[in-house]
Parts: sequence; structure tokens; C-alpha cells
Amino acid sequence: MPAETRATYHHGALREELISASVSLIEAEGIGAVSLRRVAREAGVSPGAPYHHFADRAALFAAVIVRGSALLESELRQARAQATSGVEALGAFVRTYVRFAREHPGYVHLMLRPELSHPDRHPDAAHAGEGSIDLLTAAVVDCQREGTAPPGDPMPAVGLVWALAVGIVTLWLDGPLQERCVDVGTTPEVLTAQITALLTGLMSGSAGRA
Amino acid sequence: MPAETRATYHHGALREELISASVSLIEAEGIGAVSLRRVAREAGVSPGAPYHHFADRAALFAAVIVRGSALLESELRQARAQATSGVEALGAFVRTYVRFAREHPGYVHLMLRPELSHPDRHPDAAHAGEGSIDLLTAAVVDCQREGTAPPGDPMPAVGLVWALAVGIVTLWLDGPLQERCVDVGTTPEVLTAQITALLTGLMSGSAGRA
DNA sequence: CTCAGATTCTGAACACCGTATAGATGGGGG
DNA sequence: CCCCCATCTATACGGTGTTCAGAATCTGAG
Repeated sequence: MPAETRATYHHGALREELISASVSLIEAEGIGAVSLRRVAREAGVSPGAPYHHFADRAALFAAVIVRGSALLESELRQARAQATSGVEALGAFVRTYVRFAREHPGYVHLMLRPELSHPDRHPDAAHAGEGSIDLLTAAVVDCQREGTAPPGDPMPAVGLVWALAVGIVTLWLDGPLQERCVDVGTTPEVLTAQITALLTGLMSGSAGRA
Repeated sequence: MPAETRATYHHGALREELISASVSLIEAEGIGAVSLRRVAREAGVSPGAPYHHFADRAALFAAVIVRGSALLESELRQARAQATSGVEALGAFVRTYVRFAREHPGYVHLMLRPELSHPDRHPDAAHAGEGSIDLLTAAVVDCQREGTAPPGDPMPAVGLVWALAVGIVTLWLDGPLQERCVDVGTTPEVLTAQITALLTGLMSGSAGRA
């Protein structure tokens, strides 16, 4: 079943291996090195083979995103289960996302480049992250129950925490945050305090509607 | 001097027009539609012509980034001049960045995709954003003088504000923030409160070193 | 004004890319 | 057992980044 000049004519698990090969290739040589032909070559098949499993290149990348989002969501769910309060869960989410991006940069690089997966044509990729957003929303609602987030529409707070995580991850993957700043992923109590402060800011401002 | 089947054999200002055409093309058809040949065609010139002004495709995109960063920096400088405190300046920075991304998405899309400009091979693009970071750092130092940011290394606070801005802009350009959340760019007092709260969190935590 | 040299652009070429198609291969149901 | 059909190969087409020889034009020195 593995690659490496396989013996059988049929691959057996080409679809899954194309997804894995994409992730590995991004992590080894960067997103700029990823092409359908290259991924196929890496899996030991001809350039046309992927088209029996994916409609086009964007569909392959959409499948990578679906897999990565499921992985991330399960880690986020685990992080929330270990948290003892909504605010703690939010801090854990950001830390978990940053750690996930460091451990699986291939998935995250693709998640952050929607032009490669054409979410408008591949709705499964567009909706892949919704489970994670639901978790985030639930944690914000917990905060509202605990009085640590303003009542009303939780979406502004969700968007802000989400943006903070995406920003940290982006700057991390691109390099500048690694070079200039402290490793935010390994200082949980500081980050939790920052998330708390963020929600406090949301509370003190006239948020909820704007 | 304009494009559109020019009369003269020599273009006259091809370098600048290639940069502008890149930005326009991104804004009109998205980053996926941008290729060197297409940009050259848009400027009314043969595929080989750009190579007399740029070493390769990445060099053209690096020049776009340099121009966009200068534009952004001047707007950030203006925002800081109008602020009456360090914290207010930080809020103004984030709002200005978000507004800039909405008004000039072509520049920002390229700034957020370093694999297209190869910053390692084109150091001018790598250092293009440093002026803006210096402004951000100066504002954080102002906060430290005002007692609204913790003393010591300002970089953790700089990184956090920077990440927040990048995250909001990324989610905005990619769509999800537009669909789900409130327009954070038009609610200055709320955002300022959030930045204040962020710095308060940095202060209360054991920040500065980690 | 003339004309040589440097600069800018064209057009053809190369390898690689995404994608489509026709045909070879072989595993699974009658 | 054998035929069907999903899977894979081989090949082809247009588009892309890049190179290069040569044509067109600008420049400035005489």
C-alpha cells in the first residue's frame, strides 16, 4: 500500500495518499512548491491519476482542508473539555491553534489560502471550519453566562478571538513573529490573561451590537 | 505613456505600470488570476519585457509590497499624529490597517503571501514593513511611559497588536468576517477599548519576558 | 546632424503546470 | 470463469515562468 514504485497497478489508497503527500510537500518545501503533478509524482502515479479522485487541484486542496479542520476541531474540543471556565477555554483555543499550526503547518498554510481551494466551488472546504467556530461560540456563550463577556450577539467576541489566533498563526508561519517576539504558545497564563482582558474590553465598550 | 496599444515602441514607464497593473488585476480578479504574462498583457507588452525591470516574478511582487508598505506606513504615521495617547494610537493603527486593506486589497493580499515575493531572495520586500513596525513599537513605548503597558521588552505587546490587525484583515479579505461579524473598522471606540484591554492583560500577566 | 552604443521591447524557444482524452490494467460480481 | 468498470498510463493542448537573439528606439559625443 505505500508509495515508492508500488508493485500493483492499482494504488489502493491513492486518495488518502495524495492528501498526505500534499501536506508533507508543503511542510518540506513550502507552499510555492506544491503542484498537482508534483504531488502525483510524490505518490508515484501519473499526472492524470488524481482526477479519478478529485475534480481538480482545488478539490484536492479542499480535501486537505477538510482533514486539517477535523484534526484541529478535535484538538479544540479536547482543549475545551480540560478548561474549567469559558475564559480559560478561549485562551486554550488560541494556544491550541498556535500549537496545531506549529505541528501541522501544511494543513494551516492551505487553510489560510482560500484561493487555492476555491471555497465557492467546493463548499465542503468552505464549511470545514464551522465546527471549530461553533466550539468558539459556545465558549463565548459560557463566558456570557459567567459574566465575563457582554450579553447579546456573541459574534463580535468570537470574531476577535478568532482573528487574534489567525493573526498569531500567520505571523508565526511567515516568520516575523518567531524572530521578534516571545513564543506565545508556551506562555499559557499570559495569553489567558490577554484573552480575559480582550473580553473585558468587549464588555466595557458598547459592544454586542455596533 | 498609457497602455492600450501604445504608439511608441518604448513604453516609457513600464516598471510603474507593471506594479499598478498587478494591484488592479488582484483587485479585479483575485490573486489566483495574477501571472507575469497576464500582467504584461494588461500593460500591453510582450512576455519578456518585464525582465528588463524585474529579475523575476517575485521581484515584481516585492516591488508591489514595497509600494504598498510605504502607502500603509504613511497612513499609520498620520493616524499616530492624530492620536492623543499611546493606547489611542494603537487602536487607530488597527483601524487604519483594516481600512487600508479594504481600500487597497491588492497590496495587502500580496503582503500576506510571502511565498509569492520570496523575501529571502528580495530583502527589500522583507524589510518593507519595518517602518510600520517601528511606529507600532513607538506607540507601545508611549503606552509604557503612560503606564498603560508593562515596562521591559515592548515586543510581546507589539506582536499581539500586530497579530490582531493581521488576523482581522485576513478574515476580512477572505470573507468570513464580513459575513458573520460586525464591521470592526467602523466602531473605533469599541476597538480602542479592546486594545486597551489587551494591554491591560499584558500588564497583569507576567509579561515582558517569558 | 550623424552615428555608435546602451537601453528597451519583440518573438520564439524551453520546461513545467493544470487538465482532457484514449487506451491499458486488473479486481470484483454475474 | 469471465466480463465490467473503476483505476491508472500515456499523450496532448494551452497557459506559465524564464531565456535569448535580434529589432527598435533613445542617448549623447563628435
